[in-house]
Amino acid sequence: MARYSAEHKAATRRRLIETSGRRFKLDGFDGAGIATLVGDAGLTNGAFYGHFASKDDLIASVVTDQLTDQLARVEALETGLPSVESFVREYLSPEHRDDPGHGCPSAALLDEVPRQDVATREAYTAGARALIDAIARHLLDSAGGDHEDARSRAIGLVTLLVASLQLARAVTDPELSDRVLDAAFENAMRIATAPPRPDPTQETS
Amino acid sequence: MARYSAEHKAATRRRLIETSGRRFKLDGFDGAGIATLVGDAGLTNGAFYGHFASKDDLIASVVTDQLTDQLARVEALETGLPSVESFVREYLSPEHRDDPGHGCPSAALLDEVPRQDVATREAYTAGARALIDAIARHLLDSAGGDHEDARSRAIGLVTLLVASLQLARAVTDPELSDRVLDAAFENAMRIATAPPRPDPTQETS
DNA sequence: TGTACATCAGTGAACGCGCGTTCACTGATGTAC
DNA sequence: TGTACATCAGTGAACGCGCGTTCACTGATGTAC
Repeated sequence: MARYSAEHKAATRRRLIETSGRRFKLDGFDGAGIATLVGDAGLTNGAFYGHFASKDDLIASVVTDQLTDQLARVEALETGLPSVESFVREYLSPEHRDDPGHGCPSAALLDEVPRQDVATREAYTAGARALIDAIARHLLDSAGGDHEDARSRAIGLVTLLVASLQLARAVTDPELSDRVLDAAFENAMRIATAPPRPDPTQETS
Repeated sequence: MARYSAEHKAATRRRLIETSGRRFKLDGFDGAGIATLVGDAGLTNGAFYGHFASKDDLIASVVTDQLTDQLARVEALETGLPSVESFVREYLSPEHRDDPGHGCPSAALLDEVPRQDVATREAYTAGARALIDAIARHLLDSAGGDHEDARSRAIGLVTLLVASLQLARAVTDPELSDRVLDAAFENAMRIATAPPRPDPTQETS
């Protein structure tokens, strides 16, 4: 009954989602057109609508995929502060700053998310929540403290990293850009290691 | 020789820059078209090119104007930690979150800046640098420490605030959104008040 | 003070272009016999 | 094993539309006399 193998179409869809992720992070949701998006995947215009109902549908799928990726990267981290520290260092590296296409989707697209379809915003919400929880778990394991405090720090870490990369990418002065990355690292460590705000310190071994 | 008063044309240009600022913050640089932009200022299409060479030229002018505004707001603050604290509280208020058009340009547009003309990126760079220096001066006055440390904290505060607002606007769950604002406040205070990283505390009276 | 004129900010129709989307089609492949 | 056929992923031209930009013009106003 079926012409191609069962996986063929699904593989093309995968490819479209991945190449579109890269393209959106480089050019923005508005800046990337269908012709370019399918071209990146080695297809022509018409093929698009065999895979997605609309550009907005693709955007929602891309956001889900990108945040799933991000979550997997965080969940792969080993337990302990040094592991969090090296993740932060890698995130704030010049290599990450200079390669948005392969980098963090939030750094490249966050301020465009509020202007997207509700499906996209919900996909982003679910992804961000999972990411925050995963980071909170890491902080709880490595620094102790109570659960809500860890969650607060996790949110702080995520936002600090995201906007630092955005700022480092926006400025034209390379020296200032490097300074922003350095400052972000210092402040990330302040957030990760500062004593809990309301209660006295409380370590887990 | 001149038909209208000397200020007439300049006033129209001003108006265009201000209404466009609002529009760009709502719809993004790509999302707002010339027809809408001039319409917001009560004009029609053709009037635009009497004031700006191109849309990119307008964008650069808007970015300069928006960051100048932001700087003025920070420089108007009184000296002392309570003043910084109340600025942060206002920045992270639900009112600011829910009114991007009248709010912080970085929260609304930062990740689109790297994709703009060099003139726009340079305007943004100059504005961001001035803003960071102004905040650093406030921190130095209120918490002491050395100059580079204050600058580092200032960068951290700016980035933390910007991405927190972006995240609070992106998520569809109002509870999570509020949680993000609360966490940002806690972490902003951690950054503003944590002891200096390398040296022991060193207060100015 | 009243009239004619020159100025020029703003008008609005039109330009080519690329957008998102549609659709009649092509042609490589798995299946039936 | 070899041939005819049905399937359907992908093609590519075309659609209406809104984009940024241009341009011939209009008409309210300040100035000259």
